Amino acid sequence: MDNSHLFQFLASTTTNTNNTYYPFHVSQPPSHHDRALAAMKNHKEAEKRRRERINSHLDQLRTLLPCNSKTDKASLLAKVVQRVKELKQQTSEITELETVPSETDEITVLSTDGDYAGDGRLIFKASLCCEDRSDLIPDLIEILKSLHLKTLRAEMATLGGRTRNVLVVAADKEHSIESIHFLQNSLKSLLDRSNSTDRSKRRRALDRRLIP
Amino acid sequence: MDNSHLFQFLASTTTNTNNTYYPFHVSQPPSHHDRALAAMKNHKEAEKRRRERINSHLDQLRTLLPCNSKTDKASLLAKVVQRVKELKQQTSEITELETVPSETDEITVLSTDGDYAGDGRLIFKASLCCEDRSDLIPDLIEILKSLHLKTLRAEMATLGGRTRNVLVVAADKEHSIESIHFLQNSLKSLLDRSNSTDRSKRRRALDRRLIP
DNA sequence: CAATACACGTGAACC
DNA sequence: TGGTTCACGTGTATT
Repeated sequence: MDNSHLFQFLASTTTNTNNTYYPFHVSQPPSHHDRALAAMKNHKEAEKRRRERINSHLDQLRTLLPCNSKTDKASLLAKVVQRVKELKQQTSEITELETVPSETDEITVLSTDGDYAGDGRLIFKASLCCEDRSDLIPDLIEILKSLHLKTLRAEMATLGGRTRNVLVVAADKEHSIESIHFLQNSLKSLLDRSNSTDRSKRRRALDRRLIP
Repeated sequence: MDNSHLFQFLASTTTNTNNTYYPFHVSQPPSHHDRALAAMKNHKEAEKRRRERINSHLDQLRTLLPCNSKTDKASLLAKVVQRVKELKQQTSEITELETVPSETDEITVLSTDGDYAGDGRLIFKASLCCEDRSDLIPDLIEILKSLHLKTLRAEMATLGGRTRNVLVVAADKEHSIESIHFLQNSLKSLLDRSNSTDRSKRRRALDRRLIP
């Protein structure tokens, strides 16, 4: 088969940057027109790629959030903003508990607004700051167990022989109010017990090391 | 100046739905042209509002994420996707800790992939399951302090005299690998210490109550 | 038909 | 100058 005609055609459509080595009737120097056209094509395609890049990320977000694939961009982004805010606050709440013990004895039982567990339980935060003793934690656990409180999270720190324990606990919604009061009273008696007993025996190497 | 010709022309191009109440030379009923023009204007403005809505959400995301106001849309959305994934995993990891103690002694130190703290620290999870004793927690704290590990989260549960402690700790990125090994060894020795000492003395009312 | 949402190509601005 | 990003107006489909 003879492809010479096709050859000629292809050669004539090429834009040549250096036509020294080619007969003029084969290579056409790039006209302003051609260059503008090529630039336009590039521009067009680049813009398309950019759009696709953005949309692919939006699609990823669609899979990450509780929403179907047919929610419009604006609503999707609104959900994203909301979700990021939520997650940020959630993690900061969890990691930013203040556990550095103070010099004064303290008891706080705070009911957090909102049902974070999502399953009919009320969650609140209890903080106890007092002199450290080795039986404090087990006593605390005993109190929580007797009040049927589930410990979702516990954080503790000791410094200079003093300790602070921050607990995030969940109570059945029906008994949440009474549980809070019971817990407050129990912690109070726990604190009294700590102060009435001899502490020097319970001081340990760790605590002494931590004294500045 | 006489505009009668122009008037005539305009009037002739209008399609009038109801010109009974208006002298034809004063009020111009909406022409196809006019209506199309108004539609175009509406369309144009609506599209502009849509763009502004989307961009305002993007700006909100810019303030929420660690990035300046001059990052382009695609990169911004990429960061958002990454951040949402991180936060999702982080919260699920934190809330889904398994703390029910088992009958066999266990030590696990898992390095989570990724820097969840976002500030050059590596976070990993340590779990210790063994017989309960009152000094266990203080000993644990001592170990963490000596290894310069910051406890982001601690969870514990006792059942039938046995206890499980799950810790989420952060280490400086430079020493994270060594810290993991040191922590494993320290926990191992802690477990040996527990088993070699007399436990009956440490058993307490709480534990006995919990035995089925 | 009007309202809405999207993709597209283009002009402008910025390295 | 070319590569990249943005805003804009428009064509088109879905409701």
